Amino acid sequence: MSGLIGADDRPMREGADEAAVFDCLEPPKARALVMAGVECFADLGFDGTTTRDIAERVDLSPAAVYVHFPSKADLLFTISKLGHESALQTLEAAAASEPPGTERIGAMISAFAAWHARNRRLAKVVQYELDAIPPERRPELNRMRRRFETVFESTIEEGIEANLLTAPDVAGAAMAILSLCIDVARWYSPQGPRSPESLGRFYADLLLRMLNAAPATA
Amino acid sequence: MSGLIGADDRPMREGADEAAVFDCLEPPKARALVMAGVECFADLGFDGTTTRDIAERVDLSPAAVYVHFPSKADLLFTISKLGHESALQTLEAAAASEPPGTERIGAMISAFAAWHARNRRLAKVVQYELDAIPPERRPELNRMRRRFETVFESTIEEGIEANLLTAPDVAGAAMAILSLCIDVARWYSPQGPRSPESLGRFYADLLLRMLNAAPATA
DNA sequence: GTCTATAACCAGATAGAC
DNA sequence: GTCTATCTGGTTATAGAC
Repeated sequence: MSGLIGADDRPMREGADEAAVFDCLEPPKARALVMAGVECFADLGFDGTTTRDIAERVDLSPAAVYVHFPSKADLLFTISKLGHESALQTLEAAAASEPPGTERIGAMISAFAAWHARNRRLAKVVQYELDAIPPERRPELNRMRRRFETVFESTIEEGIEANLLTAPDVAGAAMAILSLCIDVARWYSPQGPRSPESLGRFYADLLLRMLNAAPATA
Repeated sequence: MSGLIGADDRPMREGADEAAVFDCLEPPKARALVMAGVECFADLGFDGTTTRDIAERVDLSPAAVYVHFPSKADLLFTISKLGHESALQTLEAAAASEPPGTERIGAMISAFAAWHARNRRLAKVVQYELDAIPPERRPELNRMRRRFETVFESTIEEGIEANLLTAPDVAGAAMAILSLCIDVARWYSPQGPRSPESLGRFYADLLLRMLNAAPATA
């Protein structure tokens, strides 16, 4: 059961956006297994999920998992890597879409927070299942995670040099921004009052106050 | 192995502060099992922890766990309840220690963030293992969690009425403050540059900017 | 209250037919 | 590539001696 019941009792495909992240995956059954893995790992945790849980969701036998992935942990890595790439692309696209200063940092906060809301389950796997990644594959993810930080840091630095932002500690402020956006994956529910976009705008407004800038006018 | 190696190679008891939370527990072996449970659940997750892991840490057989707790999930509930109570007491004590307005909300942020850093492992269990709590015992915890929110909300409201704070959305601002403090449990390391108290002060400063107040002078 | 031993079950992963 | 069947080892929890 992956759907949610909408107000009109029609099941809504909540994972529709997450699906796009995995478009590049072939063959289709591997993609289906990955998408089932996202839902299971997010809802039950990596250790709470069995290969049978994943296989059942796509009407395959447990053995079929091992045709496409060498192990459960390797399936998790595939999910986590594509998830990290998607988040990073979203963040860097937002950075590139606006001129340096208030607009750029606002767009980044907004996009990064909204990504965690829109891709709630994927984000939960990305942010909370790092410990289950096979150790030899962790450096690849850690490099991408370090880029989350440096992109925020350098944009804040830029804004300070242009006299548009202030922060007592650039690395600390970047870390706090990142932290607030990441925690969205823990609590966000599509049943709540805010859409992912609305949450993104709200967080950008709040955090721009923190960075001593005038609230965004958008 | 619960110790960390200090700069001078002496093992430091990192869990010393967490121990105080469980002082009320009797008999001593039950307390020892709870403390071992905190470390295991935080480091391996509830599903990743076996009753053997817990028992081995205190040199007991797996069966000894069931003399003191009816199940592994019930041991988790005991931990989570005492953890919630400790966090709530810390928050309410901070609220009571300062006059309404900037000082009070600053003290609350500082204390709540520092609690999550100081009691890192306990906080991880409290904030990330709610799904493994037996369903019939969840309402008790949810009542306490709701109080986290209302205490922050009413304090912000107070500050706004006194013209000391501003916020576009009180519930949203309270939620963001809570969220940032909770996420400390995910990333904080005692090896990092900031002590729990220093982190608390830093977060209070950042968030008071967000609430449109002058930075705390403390 | 603690132990050893074990029941009853479930996990990840593989073998080999189709 | 997918299945059924199964291996091997680990899981929670209990039984009964001390």
